[in-house]
Amino acid sequence: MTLSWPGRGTASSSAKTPNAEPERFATASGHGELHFGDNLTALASLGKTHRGRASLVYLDPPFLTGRVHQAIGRAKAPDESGPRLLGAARPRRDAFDDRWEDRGAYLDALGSRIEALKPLLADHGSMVVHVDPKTSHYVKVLCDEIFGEDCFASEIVWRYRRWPSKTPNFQRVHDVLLRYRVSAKAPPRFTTLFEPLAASTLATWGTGKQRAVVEGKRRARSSTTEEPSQGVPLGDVWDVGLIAPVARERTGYPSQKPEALLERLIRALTHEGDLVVDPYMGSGTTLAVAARLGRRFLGIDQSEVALETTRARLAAAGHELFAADASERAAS
Amino acid sequence: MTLSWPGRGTASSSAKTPNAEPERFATASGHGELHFGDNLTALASLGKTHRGRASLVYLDPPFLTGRVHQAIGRAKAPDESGPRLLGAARPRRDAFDDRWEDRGAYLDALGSRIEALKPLLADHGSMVVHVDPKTSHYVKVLCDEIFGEDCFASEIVWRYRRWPSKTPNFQRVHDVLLRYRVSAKAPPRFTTLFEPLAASTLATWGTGKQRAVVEGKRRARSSTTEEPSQGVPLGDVWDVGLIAPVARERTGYPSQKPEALLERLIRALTHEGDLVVDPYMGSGTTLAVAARLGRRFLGIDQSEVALETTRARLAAAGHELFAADASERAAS
DNA sequence: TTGGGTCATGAATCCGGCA
DNA sequence: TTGCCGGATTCATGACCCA
Repeated sequence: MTLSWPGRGTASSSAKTPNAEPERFATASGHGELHFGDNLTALASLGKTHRGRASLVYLDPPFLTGRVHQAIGRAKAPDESGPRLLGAARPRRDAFDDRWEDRGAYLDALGSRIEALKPLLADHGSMVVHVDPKTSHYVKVLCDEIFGEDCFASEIVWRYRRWPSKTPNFQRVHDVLLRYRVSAKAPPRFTTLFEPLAASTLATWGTGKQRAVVEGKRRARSSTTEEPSQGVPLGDVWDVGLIAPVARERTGYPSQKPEALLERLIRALTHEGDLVVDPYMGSGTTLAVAARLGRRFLGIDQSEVALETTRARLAAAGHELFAADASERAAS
Repeated sequence: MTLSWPGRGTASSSAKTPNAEPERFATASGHGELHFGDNLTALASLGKTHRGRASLVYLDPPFLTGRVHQAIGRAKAPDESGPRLLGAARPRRDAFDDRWEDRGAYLDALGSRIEALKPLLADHGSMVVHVDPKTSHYVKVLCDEIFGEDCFASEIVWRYRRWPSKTPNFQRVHDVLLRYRVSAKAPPRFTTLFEPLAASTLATWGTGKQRAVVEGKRRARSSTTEEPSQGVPLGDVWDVGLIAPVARERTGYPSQKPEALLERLIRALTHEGDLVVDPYMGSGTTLAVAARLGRRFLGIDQSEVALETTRARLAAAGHELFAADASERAAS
């Protein structure tokens, strides 16, 4: 089953930004890389050098909003020098451009990136695309074509709370993450995570593990055991807060995702030492979490603001640039 | 943008079941009707008699599971006579057949029903399709074609809790409800419902409404007002429990949905006296809730088990059959 | 002139981490 | 602890433009 749109597949990809040598950072797990440039160009060459090496590809592409999104400078400089800037006084810079001719052009661009990402994944690996509920459906149909529907693993719903607005509709308070496996046959890499038990369960059963008691052929009743329950296996609806406006984690980069969200994905879908790839790096949340959890990382972005933000973030976490040529680029 | 599949639009609809006179029930809001037969056939004639009359169409079609679903008899007869039946001893009857040649055939069938439903809706009305996260994406693309993307209103996520299973994946714990408006211009019928404030908000702000204080050109701070907050406007992720295995509400009909879920939809999207239509009636949950809330209703199903279940449910709620011909049918 | 569409701006008012 | 601060919001409003 395919999606059709006028001009499908005819879009020419134009790499508008230079593609330099990657910058390499020393981390607990070895090293991670930052690539500057159009991700499609970068992926074309990574397809040769990194085939089958990644356990997780996470991508957070633009959501087809039709706008240019801006990064907002921090209220105070990192070294606490200078005045505290508030409101409109905080400097703004264009971070990424999310304007498209139409949805067809958007899907063409995204689809070709996803196709280029697939070869990077190991047999046990998975890809997670982060989208909103307006685009998710089209992206799912596109990915079903690329990976095969058998490889669709989960629609994860990220539920958050935010300020209310007056609208004659149910407020939108969720994003969607689509997960695909590369292979429907290879045993997947998956570590079950647990959530606290529901309040009603705690009241009825306490914290002991429940066990069904079988009499004859049917389940007679349940009972609790002494063994403490680890909680409920994590479901596909995640309650994770947005990054608070004053949170230390906030970089000012638009569309920044909470570290807690990425931590769940990386813990569940990769082991220590595995490679995590993010072709829409942005503020570098995926990389920062991967580094903290001892995973290797590879990030790509064509926005200079994104590179600067990520470099600063990794440096602040103690990961040092170690390639000479990259150090020079960063210093320039 | 369109979905293409081999043989799209060539499927011939064959009404396999007779289409009798509707059965009419007296309710608080006037009356409601039950139609027995293929819903496509029924909708073809309703399109002439009921054009523009419905405020809400809710449909809970089969989810493309590839199986025949069975109704399970209750453990005890309604009059409490006879033995209490347990486990495999409870009688089973086929309720509906969810086997399809392929997804194309499924979408063809569903799409033609949705097209036939649209004319029943008033300008302020909306349609809600209940699907699962495997089919939702295809159904959304289909509905975008039928209603236009501008009319897409919400992807509602119904989140429930259930017995955990051991699978190397995030447990599926949600269904998806897609809401469309008939007209992007007509003022929609919508009553905002409220949820309790988040625990953190209550702790910080109490139950008073917050208000931003603007000094000069920028927002200086927030403060609480005397006016009590009604809570947060209901979002698009709903935590509603599954029907417990022992709940009074449970009829034994497969795929039965909780009344609490329908109550939210009906309260938000209709007024008293409005007409609610459900072309995949099943156990009659939509009708039961509509009747309880003083809305008129119209249900269609081709399964005799569904009709029996719904009749019994409406009768138990005190709504009486009043059409002579229908009474005869029901008695036979 | 008037009527319609498009675009920038302001208002409404939870949420959560930090000082 | 108490108070702060602004956000991948969303709608109403008003300015502006063109036929």
